[in-house]
Amino acid sequence: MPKAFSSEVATGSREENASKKGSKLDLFRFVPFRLNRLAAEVSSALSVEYQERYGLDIPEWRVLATLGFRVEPCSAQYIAHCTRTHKSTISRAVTALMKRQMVERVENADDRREFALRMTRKGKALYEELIPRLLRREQEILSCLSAQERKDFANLLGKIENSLELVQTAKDAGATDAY
Amino acid sequence: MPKAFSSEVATGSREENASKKGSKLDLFRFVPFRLNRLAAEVSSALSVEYQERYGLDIPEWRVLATLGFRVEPCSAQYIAHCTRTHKSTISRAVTALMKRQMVERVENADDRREFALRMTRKGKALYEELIPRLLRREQEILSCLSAQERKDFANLLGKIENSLELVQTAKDAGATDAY
DNA sequence: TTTAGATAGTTGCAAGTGAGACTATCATAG
DNA sequence: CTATGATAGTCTCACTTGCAACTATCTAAA
Repeated sequence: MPKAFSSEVATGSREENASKKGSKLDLFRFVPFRLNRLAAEVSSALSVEYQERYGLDIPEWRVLATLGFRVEPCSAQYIAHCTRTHKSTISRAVTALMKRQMVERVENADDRREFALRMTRKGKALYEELIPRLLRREQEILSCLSAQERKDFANLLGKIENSLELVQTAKDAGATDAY
Repeated sequence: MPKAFSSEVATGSREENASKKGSKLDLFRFVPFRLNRLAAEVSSALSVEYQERYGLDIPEWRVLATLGFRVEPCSAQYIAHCTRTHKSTISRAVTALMKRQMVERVENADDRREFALRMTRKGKALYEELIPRLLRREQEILSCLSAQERKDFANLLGKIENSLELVQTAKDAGATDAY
């Protein structure tokens, strides 16, 4: 290995935290960066399941997850809103899932602009097969935490989500296009 | 508003959690989804600062953040590794930053494949101006948590990061291309 | 009824990004 | 010295996705 500057990583050069003028920022202690990195890593860990195994991408998986959890069928817009995914992304995901006959849609007589989406038998089968795998993965990822710590983590996430108004309420539902 | 199925969101239809066959998955309790959503939201909140105000995108900001925190100059590869960003992305960010004269690079006599990157005076000025804004934003986002809760949250994040080996050690540094 | 504005969903376009090929350079073994 | 393999950085390609325009439909008000 060449005697270069790339040898010491992350741990190196951390002493001089407060510089002469202005404050420095340690990327590794910066929560936004950490969240991004962690989310990317967790996603990639899960994608092994739904992507490689079942050929689903994230938006498609979100559509199935929403349809699978709800009892009533729902619209694409609904899925877009409550998963906070852009409606065009959801639209493409639904199209793909319909092509694969995982999802079907029926016209809504009351409002012919929107469609009721629901999983087909085939889609339900895939869903039933996929869910336990994903839950297992989630548990694996969280296995480094104790039961209490997992609870705490979920609570803390919830507080931040609430403060950022990430959690949809019934009132917000069909509110606006630009959520 | 049309009397459609899109009225009740997130709170609705949550009763039937355990279905007849197989378990359901509540997307809103599923940590991977929550992390993704939260990270996206936090990123977008911060992008107001570095993007709209200073015309930086995330990779460019990561380059500056890494260069600004370290005392020694470092290589593009180093930044790619410890920020877990693809080397081609970092390469493009460095190119853009050099065009704007925020960053300069000097050849490394010991290894002429790599370059030492460091911020210019102009880059440092931008960095000094940006950091306090970002730290303020981070505090705003975390302001819904008490001091103790912030600590706990950081600790829990750390545990998960460690278990996923997200935190680079000196040993991993120049290890492989496919991190 | 007519008109203006809002909404559901689709699509074209452009920007960003990862994968992987490619060049140049370095290290090591023979 | 030479050959092989690894590494730093760049570049092309393909894919994804957000944005915004567009169509069709609905609501509400004049």
